[in-house]
Amino acid sequence: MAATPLFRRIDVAPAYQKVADAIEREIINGRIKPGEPIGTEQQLVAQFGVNRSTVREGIRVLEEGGLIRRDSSRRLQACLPRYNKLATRLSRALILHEVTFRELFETSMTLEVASVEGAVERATDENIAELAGNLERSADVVGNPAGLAELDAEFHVLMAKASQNRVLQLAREPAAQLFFPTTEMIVGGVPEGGARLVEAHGHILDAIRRRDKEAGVLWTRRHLQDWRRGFEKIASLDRSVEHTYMEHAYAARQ
Amino acid sequence: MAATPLFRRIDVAPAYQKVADAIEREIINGRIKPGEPIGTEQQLVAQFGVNRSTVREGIRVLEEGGLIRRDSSRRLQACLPRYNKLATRLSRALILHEVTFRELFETSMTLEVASVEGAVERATDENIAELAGNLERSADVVGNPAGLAELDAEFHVLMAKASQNRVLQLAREPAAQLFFPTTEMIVGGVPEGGARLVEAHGHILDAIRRRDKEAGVLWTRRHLQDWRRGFEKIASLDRSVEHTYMEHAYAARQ
DNA sequence: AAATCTAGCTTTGTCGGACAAGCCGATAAG
DNA sequence: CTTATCGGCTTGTCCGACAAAGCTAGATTT
Repeated sequence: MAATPLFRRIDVAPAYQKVADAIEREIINGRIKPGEPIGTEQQLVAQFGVNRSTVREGIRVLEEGGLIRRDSSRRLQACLPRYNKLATRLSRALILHEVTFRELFETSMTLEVASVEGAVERATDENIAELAGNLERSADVVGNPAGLAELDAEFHVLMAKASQNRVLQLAREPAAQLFFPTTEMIVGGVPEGGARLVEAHGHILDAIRRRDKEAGVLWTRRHLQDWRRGFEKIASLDRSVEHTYMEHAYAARQ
Repeated sequence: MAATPLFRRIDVAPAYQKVADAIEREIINGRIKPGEPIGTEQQLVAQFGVNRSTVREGIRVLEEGGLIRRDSSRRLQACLPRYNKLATRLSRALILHEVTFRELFETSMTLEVASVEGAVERATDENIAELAGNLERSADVVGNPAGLAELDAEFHVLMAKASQNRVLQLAREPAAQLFFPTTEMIVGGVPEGGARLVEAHGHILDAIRRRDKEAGVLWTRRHLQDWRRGFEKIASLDRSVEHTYMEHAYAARQ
């Protein structure tokens, strides 16, 4: 249709962006493997032929993207982006978009059920041991909402891990980071809330052990419905996740 | 337990990081609203009392995180992070973690089914019109794998949008960005593949129109199972998503 | 000879200053 | 009233410099 273009599209990107892109490309396509050094700033200056300030701006971009990090001696190296850090950025985005708890709940229900299904199918002995360890510790702090909330979040992370599906692990993380901090308020506000939570976890773990998918899904749903009922005693599901949430997201960031 | 600490923990973070954190905090907790200007670099230099190079490094961090952007005249302003951009980073991470197509497929199945359920429940007339428009265009290019693949990806984005659940929209995006680029290969490799795809979309849209959740889920599952069968003719599901994929992720980035 | 220490080199984080290019608003010209 | 020009401001980039912290290798001690 269109005539053969005489000129190639002119590439107008700031130099720091080009530096970042160049390094990124090498990492993504595998020419630089995670853990391998990138070189010193001085070397990059020499290779790219730009000023050190420019290189440093490019480096900051990649660092924030999780593609490179500085080791103990502050030298640059490629690395595998941690889900957790990226998920924090997403959680932040969700806050700014003022998503509602209903959206959060609905999506978490979907993803947690998927997690438990995967866990029932594929959990290893080690996964089960981790979950059992978590459950045991939970039983110890059943009267302590803050401690229990933390262990609840961990239980669900371990469940996602047991599903052996890393895409699922990643997908659930942003919602979970916003969802689970509420657990503390809810467990504290409902009598027998802590006991019900631990009981549900127990049934879920049991279902995973017996490879009983139906039971696993059933108890996971009940567990989340409990959360929902508890939440609705405090606030409307249609309330949006607010800025005050930020602190939780921040505490979890490091 | 611990004695009251005499000193507060000393905060040893590089200055550029502190600059980024300070601005980030103002945005996240809402004191600076999306669209509002941050100020010029010179002003930030004055406010923070650090060098412009330092400020600029901090700005790069936030820019990459999607929290601030530069308007037409390159002045800084806060903004709402675009899902799309963040999702690209996650897709990148998934590639580096060498996730398998099986993981991708399983998670996408979960999320697309959830999308269609939401869409059946809550799609507006406008959503339906958009989907119908997409379907019409799809019918026109049924013999063109590349064009059809693009419209397929769009169809699923529209479906997620129709679910009115932004958390779900966000959660499905990273997997989708890696999942749907394969459609082109698959549609091209299977006779009648294009026709089956358009047929499935038609049934899904019809189900959304009739608010028939069961049919919507059924046809979504079939649609994805078609993808799976097509993929397995070409390669094993246990193959990991490779670096060559990068190009697609890149093309979609801007 | 092995372990330790110390001095020097390297690298990063930060600073100050500089300049070209692009955008903006104001002013001058038609 | 529109157009053209002119400064001023801002950004992107560059240069050079320096303190602090890490690393290296030679010098010193046991």
